[in-house]
Amino acid sequence: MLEVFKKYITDKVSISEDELNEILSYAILKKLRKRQFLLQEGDVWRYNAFVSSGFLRKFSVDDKGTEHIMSFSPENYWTGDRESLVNETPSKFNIEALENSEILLFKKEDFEMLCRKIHVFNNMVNNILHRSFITSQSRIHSSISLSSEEKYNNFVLKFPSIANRVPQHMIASYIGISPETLSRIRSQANKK
Amino acid sequence: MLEVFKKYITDKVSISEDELNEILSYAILKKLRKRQFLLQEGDVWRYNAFVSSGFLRKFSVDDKGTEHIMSFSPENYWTGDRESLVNETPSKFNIEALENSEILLFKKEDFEMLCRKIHVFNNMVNNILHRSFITSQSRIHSSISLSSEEKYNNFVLKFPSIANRVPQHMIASYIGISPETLSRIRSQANKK
DNA sequence: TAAAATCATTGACATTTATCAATAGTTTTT
DNA sequence: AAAAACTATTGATAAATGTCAATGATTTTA
Repeated sequence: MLEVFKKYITDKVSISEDELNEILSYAILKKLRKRQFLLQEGDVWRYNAFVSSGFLRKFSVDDKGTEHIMSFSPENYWTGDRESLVNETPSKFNIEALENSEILLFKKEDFEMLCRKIHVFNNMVNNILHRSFITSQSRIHSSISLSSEEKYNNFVLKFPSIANRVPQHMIASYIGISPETLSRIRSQANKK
Repeated sequence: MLEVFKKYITDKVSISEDELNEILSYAILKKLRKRQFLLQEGDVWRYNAFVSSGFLRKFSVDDKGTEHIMSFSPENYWTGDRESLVNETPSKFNIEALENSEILLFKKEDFEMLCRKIHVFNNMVNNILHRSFITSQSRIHSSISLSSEEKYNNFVLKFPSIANRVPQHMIASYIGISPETLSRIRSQANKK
């Protein structure tokens, strides 16, 4: 739905109707059913992707077949693989719809052109990047300084709506512990 | 040294002499001797800081007194606490000179003004932010998917010059393991 | 509606890691 | 030059976490 994206932008910056429509004119609408992949490991990622509805996850799979979840992307969030996008190298990650989803894709070149051309759009994009960076720093700090139990509590505190939306083992994967350990942490905490 | 910063910028973007001098005119030179602090936990961080010489680390201290190193910043890198800067909240972190260092400080307002005014400077800054984000994503991926040994090998591989410049226990702190464990990992690896 | 898949839990056990303490080598400070 | 501080290592032990397997509940699929 283009309306969702329109609202997303106008909530963040003041922009003319013309500019807004120009941006929208480059959006490629993609519908994904649950379990479908937006990106597969080994492919080069060439877009900026806005989730207008649904829910996605980005994850890698290691030698042992264990999945490691890098991010969850609900509606009104972006997803993609910036490393692959910038370097044009094969991605290490998969992006999969956990629910039926609607995505707006912007080709790299189109997106960059829009950033150059529409100043407020560029500002918005950089602001988002800025906030994403701060968020990722916080995740790093958690990962090196907290116990597993603290990581879990922190996750639920910071992302309650995501915690309610995904199976427990995916939270475990996101914070970097085994599903069994998370299960035990929770049952321990309940006893208190 | 302003020359270092000049070279840093001109290596990255083409910029007029006038614009370059305007940027430089806002730089506040700060010299730090080894062990001196650029930022102390609890203070609000209000700058963008460019390291023109020397070497800094950013770290937190937890309840038990254990330090957790968020970043190392050698010459030609930036440091600071973006979360504190953006939200104007007390920082959780300390920034300390590990060697005698020279820092260029730009007040938040000046830096933002320069970004608005000098287009190529803004582009450069956003590029750096972009790369920093990609780097931090990579660190997150390591933290959730690699074993301690792999984290260490990965660190040395990616940051050989830093690995040679800091005591081993600081690498342990950066990757989120105890110094004893890192020592044992290394001695195990030597046996092979 | 029956079968299959997914999910969370639990037990048993192995492995990894942290903690505490002691030591010795090195570097820094006085 | 001596003292102090820092650093890396090692041993002993405890704690945390992972792995494998089984179970039952729930959800999804056919």
